[in-house]
Amino acid sequence: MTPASIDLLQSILHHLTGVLPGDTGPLFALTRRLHLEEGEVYIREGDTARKLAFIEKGIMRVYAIKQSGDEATLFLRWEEQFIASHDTIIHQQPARFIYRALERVTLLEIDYDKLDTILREHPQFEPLRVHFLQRMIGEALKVVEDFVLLSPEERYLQLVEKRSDIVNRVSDKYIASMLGVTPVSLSRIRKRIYDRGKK
Amino acid sequence: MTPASIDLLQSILHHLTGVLPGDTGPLFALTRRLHLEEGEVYIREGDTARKLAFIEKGIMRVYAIKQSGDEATLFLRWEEQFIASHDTIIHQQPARFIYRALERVTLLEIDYDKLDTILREHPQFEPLRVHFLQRMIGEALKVVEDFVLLSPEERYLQLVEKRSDIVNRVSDKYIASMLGVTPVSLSRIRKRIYDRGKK
DNA sequence: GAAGCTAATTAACAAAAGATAATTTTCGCT
DNA sequence: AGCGAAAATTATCTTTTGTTAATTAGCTTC
Repeated sequence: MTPASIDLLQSILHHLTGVLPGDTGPLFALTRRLHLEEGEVYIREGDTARKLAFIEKGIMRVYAIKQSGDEATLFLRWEEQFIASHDTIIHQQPARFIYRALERVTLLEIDYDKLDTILREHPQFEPLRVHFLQRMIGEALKVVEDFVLLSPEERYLQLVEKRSDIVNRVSDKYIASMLGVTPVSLSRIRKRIYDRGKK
Repeated sequence: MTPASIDLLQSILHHLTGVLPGDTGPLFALTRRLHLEEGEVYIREGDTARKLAFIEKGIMRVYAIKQSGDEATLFLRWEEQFIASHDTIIHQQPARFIYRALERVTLLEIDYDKLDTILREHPQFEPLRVHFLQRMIGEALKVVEDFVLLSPEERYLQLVEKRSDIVNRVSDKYIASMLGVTPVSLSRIRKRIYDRGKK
């Protein structure tokens, strides 16, 4: 039985190009399904493997360890997003960040270099890559936009509004970090919002 | 005579794929060179044209007009970077931002939909698109990384260190905005750095 | 249900940033 | 050179955030 995430990717591809699900064999032949336990590390600092994964289920946390020793969460990735070390894939350098599962996670993984080969042999699949690269640019630019245009409080409110499911599944300290503030400050922001609410 | 920017793009393409400069006709046939005067707008709010441009010379500013009426500069783009409204190209919606030349600017422009057609007919050029999409992801993620990991002062210092040429060519108020602080605050940051320097 | 661990909140103070306005500097232009 | 506008700095005051530490809340496990 075809898993839902492959269905999804096939349907995106079909929508983009007209390629029928039945003809996507070469593309999905090299993917493998991977399960991570809660807390399990997927990519560690220094890794050089150029792997790309589609998140079927669960939330991943991408973080750095600062000189001071404590962690800083750069961003979270969740269902239907791709996750990959941009250091290894884009910059051809060892990963500087750690990619760890916050929950039990299911990934659909592929080796990026193999994917590259497949796409050269089968250019009809290329729009799928372009689609996801563009989506990742859009997502990253949205974060930049929010950092420039919104206050920490506004960024938090927006996140709660748009992804309350994620906020509820993740520790505040990780949310705080990706919003660019300390956990203490996020706690005060939450209090301010609450106090204002009861006026 | 072939302009330097086409040379550059051809050489990147050759490096990526082995395609010879002489065989890039279909790709560059649809490009056109465009000159903007200082202060001239390239894309305005509400525009829907899906155009993509390579900056040969000059600096572009991408900014929004807030409800309050004043402007917020999201980022700057300069030589050898691509500029495009991600709203129109990625999100298929009218541009929310304004793209304006800060200096006299020379662009190498192409219609993104036409480019798309060309790339379907000539898949051998596709790696060039992938290269630039990846580069844009890398650039955007770097900004996100800096917002999370660095203080405004550290972001400013890093910018001065890496792109003092850009800092010197652009008003501080635009630099401040893209760093996520007010011009007044940037002025204080500069003063702190200076005072520390003379100990 | 108590112990133990982590996350979240609160407190207290210092540092930084926002807002507004006044002042100085810079820069383009005639 | 000198005028005028815009940019940058400075000043003042308010708000927010960072830092550190103490306290409370929430969970897991025995």
